[in-house]
Amino acid sequence: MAGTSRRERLRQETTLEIRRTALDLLTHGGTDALTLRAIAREIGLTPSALYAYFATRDDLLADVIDSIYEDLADHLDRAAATADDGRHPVLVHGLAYREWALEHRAMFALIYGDPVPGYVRPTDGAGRAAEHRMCSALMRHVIRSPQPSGDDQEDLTWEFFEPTFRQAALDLGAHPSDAARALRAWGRMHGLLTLELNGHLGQVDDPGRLYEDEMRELVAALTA
Amino acid sequence: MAGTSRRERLRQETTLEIRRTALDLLTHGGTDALTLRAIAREIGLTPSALYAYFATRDDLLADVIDSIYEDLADHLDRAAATADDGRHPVLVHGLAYREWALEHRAMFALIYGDPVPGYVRPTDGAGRAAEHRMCSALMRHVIRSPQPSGDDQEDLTWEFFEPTFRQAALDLGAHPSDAARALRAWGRMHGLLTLELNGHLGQVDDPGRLYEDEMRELVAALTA
DNA sequence: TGTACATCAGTGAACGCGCGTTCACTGATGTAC
DNA sequence: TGTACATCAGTGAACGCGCGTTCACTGATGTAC
Repeated sequence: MAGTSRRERLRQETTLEIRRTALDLLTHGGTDALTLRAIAREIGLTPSALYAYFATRDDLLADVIDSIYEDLADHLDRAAATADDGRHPVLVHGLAYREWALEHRAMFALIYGDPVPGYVRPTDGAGRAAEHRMCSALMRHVIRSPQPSGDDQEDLTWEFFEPTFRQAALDLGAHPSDAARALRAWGRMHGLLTLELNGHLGQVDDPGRLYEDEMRELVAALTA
Repeated sequence: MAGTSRRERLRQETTLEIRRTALDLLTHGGTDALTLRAIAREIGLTPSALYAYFATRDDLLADVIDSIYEDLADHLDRAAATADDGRHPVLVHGLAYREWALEHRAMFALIYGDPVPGYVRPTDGAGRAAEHRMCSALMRHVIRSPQPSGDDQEDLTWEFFEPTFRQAALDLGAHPSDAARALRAWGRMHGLLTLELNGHLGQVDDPGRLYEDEMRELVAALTA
């Protein structure tokens, strides 16, 4: 069985070790510490050795970024599956989002912070799939809520949305305003969180309290 | 009059030119283009010449960052002063915030994006003052709105807030929940905006529409 | 089972690059008498 | 008004640094007969 030759197994293990080391450097030293040479140094390899596994620095970066998206999406899925208390799924999602970000600051910054110069986000791949998963989950939670009457988005049509996203929303049985509400809910989570992460909420003793209040108001609006 | 000797005048002019050039490089090449050597190159000076004006790269950066904060705060003030139609000041503030960010992407990223490695935000100075101005403005707009009843932040006390911010809020005659609401409103603006700026709202045709709907819902909640 | 060849992970030296910062210096501008 | 000295913006060469990437190579592992 050529599929699991000793060489291939070693190759997979080393590839994994590279990724693991990259994530480790990122976590402990920030984006700037994430360099080919540092990874090689950490593993005990020559910098040039890495070129047997990745054609270029950006290819390695793409792999790392994909794995980060997947980790976050997995975390959110797990949170949703675990929460069997009465908390609204959007609240659960929001709290899990912040929780993961605080525990993986550098990773969060890498995927949602300033774009890495020179790196172009691929339009497909594991990272995109994971992001799609998160968006869909949030949309599902938002559809479940009854639609508020007197909606100011009543003229929103499906034209407004990018085809792939549109299809995913349709598959979930969503209304255009559901799709918009999902994205806006995401924005609401994202805002306070990034302000906190980047040190702009020093006016407050406990940004978590602020965030939780915001999530509760969001849920209240969704279920009104 | 030693205060305006030829030397001093030239010195001020050159200092200004350095700042202007730095902002220009930032605008057209992103944070990575903002280097001592690039600035010197652009002005037509030797890199070492800049050390007559700034003791270190980070000192120069601090100057640039301060001027960016001031520019944003000025823009928001101007928007508030200009808007004499019936739009709610929070809506005006929110739209002006996004407008400025879109027109000054790199500058916005420098002050609100990932912290620059090695640069420590000073606890006072022009930048802090400008940021304080923006926060206070938003709080003023939020106080004016009648307080929603059934508030879920009723147990918020002033203890929750950092002393300087607390004093500013008190001077404005605010309630603790006003202060919290101001910060949360800021978060609501910030979230969708940074998602858009960093390319995470590709699902949607016109992120501006999404943003405006969000602002209108925010205003609706404030005036409910 | 043994031998000849192909594969390929990893080495080590070198490349060119741009960065922030230092240092001894020059020469024009400002100041004191 | 002229002369002697002080100030200080700016030069130019050099420093050490770490980066991504290349290239010819070695030597162990895998493959075919």
